[in-house]
Amino acid sequence: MSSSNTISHEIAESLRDEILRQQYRSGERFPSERDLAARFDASRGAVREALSQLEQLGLIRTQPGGARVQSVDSASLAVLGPLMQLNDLPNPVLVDQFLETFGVLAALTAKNAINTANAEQLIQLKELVVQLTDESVDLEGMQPRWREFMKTLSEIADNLVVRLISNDLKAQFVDQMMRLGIRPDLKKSSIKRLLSSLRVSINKKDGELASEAMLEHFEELRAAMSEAIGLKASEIRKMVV
Amino acid sequence: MSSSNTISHEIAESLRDEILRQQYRSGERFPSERDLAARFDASRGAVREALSQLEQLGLIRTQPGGARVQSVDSASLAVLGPLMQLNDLPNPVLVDQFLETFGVLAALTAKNAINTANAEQLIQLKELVVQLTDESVDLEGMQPRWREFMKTLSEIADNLVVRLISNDLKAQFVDQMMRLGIRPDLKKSSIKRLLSSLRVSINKKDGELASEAMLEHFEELRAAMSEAIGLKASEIRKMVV
DNA sequence: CGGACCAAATTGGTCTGACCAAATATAGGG
DNA sequence: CCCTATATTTGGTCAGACCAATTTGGTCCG
Repeated sequence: MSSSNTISHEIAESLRDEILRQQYRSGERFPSERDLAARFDASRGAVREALSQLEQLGLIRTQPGGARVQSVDSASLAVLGPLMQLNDLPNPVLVDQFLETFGVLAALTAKNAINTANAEQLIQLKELVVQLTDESVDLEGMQPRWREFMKTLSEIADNLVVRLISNDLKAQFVDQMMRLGIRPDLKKSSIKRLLSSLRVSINKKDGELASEAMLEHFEELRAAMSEAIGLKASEIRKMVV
Repeated sequence: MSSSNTISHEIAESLRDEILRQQYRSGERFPSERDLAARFDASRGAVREALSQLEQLGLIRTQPGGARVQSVDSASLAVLGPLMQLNDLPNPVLVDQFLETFGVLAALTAKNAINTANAEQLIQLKELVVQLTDESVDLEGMQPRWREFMKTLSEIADNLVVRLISNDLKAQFVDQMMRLGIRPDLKKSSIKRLLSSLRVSINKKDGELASEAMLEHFEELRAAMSEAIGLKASEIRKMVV
């Protein structure tokens, strides 16, 4: 389950989750390195390495005299992944915000990619869209193709800022949803419409059209995802009862 | 000039910049901790703390046997600030991408803020826009008010994802531009138009309108900024000659 | 000559114990 | 009750040591 198998990473992970769970008030003093070393039965060096990671995440600020906890929403974007994996079910509000934000970035990427693509790249995109149209593959199996398509768009658009943002959100999100068995029920007609729009926009080299199609798609995805999470939540509630 | 005054931070900063300057090929072996300790005349512990920060930034990956450099565009968003401050003049392409990306996020924020704001918040926004309309203050002095306005929008929109993204870009950008004396020459009429649109959108509670105005504004800002950087570049070139 | 295999050197991961300087807490005096 | 001087806590750093995993280099065999 854990990321790296080193002690310092385990400590960092553990403390990170505690902070994200709001177990410390913002501004509160963080336990001393010596105390943490005792608690985790580790050396101070290992603890210090963990703390320097937390500091890089913007979760704590250290000073001679004591470290202090920072408010979560002044942290680095890199905490978003862990934040969504805190509980057995991701926070629906957060998921919705994620999709909304990711949607506008995806739309921007699509627009720029299609507007700046050369002839060869347009052919490549067209090919990828054709593969996405293949009806004999189920939603799960389609994921790698979608990722490939988005990756190609991103490479053509060549916007480092968007790419860096995406890195911090990366596969974590989709993977987690898959793992939890949360599958948004997108209507086939909806997907067809998106693919059709993409096809047209590529043919016409009309980035604006692709952007709008992408935005619309993410709107539908948000609704579907919200429903899917609600469904999963009620499932879990039943199991408990 | 440096951030923190601790040795480990200085080492991290130094190595970070070297990687961002592409002084190591991606995938290349990174110098050993013992070598780095000797080079910086520091203890291995200090070096290890620095390396764990670089790892958190996604710039290196460490393993028993040796650390390896990762490609910059697979790093964390937090490298963007340092990336723009590498040279005496920021990379214009990067600045443009930054503004483009930030623009769509700002537009999204404005849309959601105005659409979800309650009566009291609308009044507050209206008040802030009025303050921005004050003609007796120069562009420089207006900055804090703009920041206040954007911050309020962000709080009303209440999208943690966007906020986290903004954290990693934060004041760094504007501050650096100010420090370098790069001042985009936005026409007064352009700003007036933006403020007027914002006023109307607040009155009508029409988020979409605000979003479009914001997008348009950032388009103009991109053009102006590009020009300003070009101007500064030629200035510097003259000084050298 | 090339590939598989083994031993030695290198490297990261961790620990212990120690010292300094800055910040904090505490006790004392006004 | 407030302010100051002192003692304690805390982060920052260093040195030296050990282990386990990886690399490296050389050797042997086909």
